[in-house]
Amino acid sequence: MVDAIVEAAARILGQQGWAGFTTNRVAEAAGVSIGSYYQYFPDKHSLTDAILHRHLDDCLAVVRRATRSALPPAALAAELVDGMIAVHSITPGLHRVLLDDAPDIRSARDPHSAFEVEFLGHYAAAVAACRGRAPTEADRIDGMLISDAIDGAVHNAARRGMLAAPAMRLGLIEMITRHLERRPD
Amino acid sequence: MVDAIVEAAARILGQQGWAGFTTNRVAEAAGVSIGSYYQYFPDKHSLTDAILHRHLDDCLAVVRRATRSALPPAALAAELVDGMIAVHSITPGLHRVLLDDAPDIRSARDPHSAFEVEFLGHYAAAVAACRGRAPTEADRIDGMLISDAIDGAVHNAARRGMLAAPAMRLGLIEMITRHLERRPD
Amino acid sequence: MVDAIVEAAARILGQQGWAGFTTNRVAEAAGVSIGSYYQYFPDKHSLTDAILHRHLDDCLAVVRRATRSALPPAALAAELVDGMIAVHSITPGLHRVLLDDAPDIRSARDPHSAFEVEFLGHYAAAVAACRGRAPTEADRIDGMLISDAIDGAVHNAARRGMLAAPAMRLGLIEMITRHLERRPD
Amino acid sequence: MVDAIVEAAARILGQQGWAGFTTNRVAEAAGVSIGSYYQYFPDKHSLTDAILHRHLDDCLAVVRRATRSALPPAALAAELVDGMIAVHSITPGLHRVLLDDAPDIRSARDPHSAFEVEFLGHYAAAVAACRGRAPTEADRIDGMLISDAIDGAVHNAARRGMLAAPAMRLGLIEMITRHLERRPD
DNA sequence: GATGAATGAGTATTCATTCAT
DNA sequence: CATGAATGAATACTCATTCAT
Repeated sequence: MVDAIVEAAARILGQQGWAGFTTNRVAEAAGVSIGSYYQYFPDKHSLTDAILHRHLDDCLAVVRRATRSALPPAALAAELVDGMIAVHSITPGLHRVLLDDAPDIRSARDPHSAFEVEFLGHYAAAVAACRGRAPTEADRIDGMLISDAIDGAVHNAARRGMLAAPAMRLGLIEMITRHLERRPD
Repeated sequence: MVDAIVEAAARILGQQGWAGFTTNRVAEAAGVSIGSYYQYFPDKHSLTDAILHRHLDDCLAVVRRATRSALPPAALAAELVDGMIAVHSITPGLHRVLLDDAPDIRSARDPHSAFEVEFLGHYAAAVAACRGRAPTEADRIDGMLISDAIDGAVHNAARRGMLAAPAMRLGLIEMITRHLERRPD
Repeated sequence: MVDAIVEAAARILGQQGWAGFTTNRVAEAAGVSIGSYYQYFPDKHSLTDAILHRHLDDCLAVVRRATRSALPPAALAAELVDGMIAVHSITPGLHRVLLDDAPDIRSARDPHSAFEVEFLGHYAAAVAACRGRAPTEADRIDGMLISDAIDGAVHNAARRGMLAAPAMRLGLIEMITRHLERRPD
Repeated sequence: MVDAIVEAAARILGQQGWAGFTTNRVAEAAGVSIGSYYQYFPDKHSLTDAILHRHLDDCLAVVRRATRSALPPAALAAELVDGMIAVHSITPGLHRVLLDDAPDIRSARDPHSAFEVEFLGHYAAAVAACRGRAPTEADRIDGMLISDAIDGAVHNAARRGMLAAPAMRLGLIEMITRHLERRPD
């Protein structure tokens, strides 16, 4: 039942945005009474939290997978881009709504949150491994930039309904690949 | 007076997010009665619209300026990145709040809106000029990707309070430059 | 089981007041499922009723005992005062909560209820016996006043945490004694 | 408007008890929209507070008046009893509901609240003056007992619809008078 | 009988919007 | 034109009660 509620909430949030996102509406969409909703979620905030964390977990899984072995630049770029496109292809409208502000969400998106630290740590590790060395400050910055570039490209593509466009995918992979190939100190 | 209201609204939205953003509070912060507010704005939506359009106009000005003369890759990249950083340095919290909130804002961020068309048109033109040719489909895609990468990097930097970090700026410029230097087709 | 529930209910009501007094919470505190609760009590009202009647029965027992033999004024006063202090010393917070909450309780506290009639009847009888005559209208009124004075003193003492204070007890006994000693017609 | 709301609230609370006492119902009874209610009262608690304090102020006025000059026992008793009967004759049902518990009210009825201190202080002073001396501990206790006895008698009389009964009034005055006449140390 | 998940009417409170002054 | 008191639909959340297992 928790799953049915989160599912319905994600659907509503993706399709109607914050405006249509009320606990009663979510419960109804999940085919559940509002009373039952509150048996499983103590308040509204915990629901947005659940949705957000589900998404962040998906994103983490992508970078974890990409870090498992030291990949050459083009392979790493493709792995990351394809992974993120896949993650955002489920209810594409949702993530854009989710990531930037919501009354509630700030804490989970805090720059020092556990997610942020692990997420960027994996990126730095992947970049360093790709460059055949231990992570440096430059790798950390580049990891962040690569993550942000993918983030921007994927969210805007979702907004334009272009998530599946091959030209976008190839161009983005190329951009990341070339940036990985540089040798900063 | 319209300006005072938009100013106050932007301040509140940037500092307190959607939660503190009520018409009464905005009117009060602008030193205007709520009655007067409704003399100038038919409803609340038109206020968020005004804030958004002010921001989009600032962004447009940046790309317009960058298109004025055909710049070499590094110069173009620096111009765009610095321009966007500057635009987002005024009330940095605001823009992240602004861009992704459906459905209030959907129309203005519609892929076929006049803004989107002109904005991406300028990007395509700048990329093509930089490559010394008339805009091709590849230039259009690359313009979009460059725009999106800058968007992602700048918004996430704003979230992290790192908008002024030189390493971020230089890395981003490098990434864009290298992508501009490629010769697709 | 009925007793366990009433016990738990009295405890919760005395400690947390009406705010924490919910059927689910009572059932849980009694170590009983809410389903079982409704096997024994048709609704919530019948539970408060049960608590109230338990208290009223305790009060009745006090006046019944005091009426058994014709006591001299000081002895009767002491018997009544000590009895009521004893009754209210069990969960002192409860009774103050209990007596004045309309309309849940109105019926049981109705001036013509069986309790009220018997209770005041005993008081009138005790006063008359103490004055060595059959009950007159004046004895009835004085019984009522004595009952009310004890009631006010005991409840306010409970509120102040002074139920056990000897000065209060002695003063109250003195007040009642002197009133019993008067000879009205 | 504040007055209209408090008036309506007192009426509802007196007639229907806590059960019918909802902000929406109060607003409606006051002929005011719920929005207007919240323009004048920040929450529900502040309304019960307002009602209670209105009552406590009335009670304080009675004892203040009785303390102005040193009265002989019978006169002081009559002044206090008649004053309290008068105060409780406005919406008689209300005060009984008000004084003992309500989720909110505990703080104002705290034994150390400013009201309690001033109220009992006046009683002690009046008793001492009546006995022609400076207040002693015995006067303090007797003041408290007299206050409590009046309280009990008046509230129970209100419950029985007997507030106007002369016999009750005379008997109570007699009881108080006799207690004032005693000479404790 | 006993259980406790499910129900939904009801409650306090907010906030965009109107309109008499 | 400007004001701000008044409005009331809408929202998050509670809790007495039911009923399938």
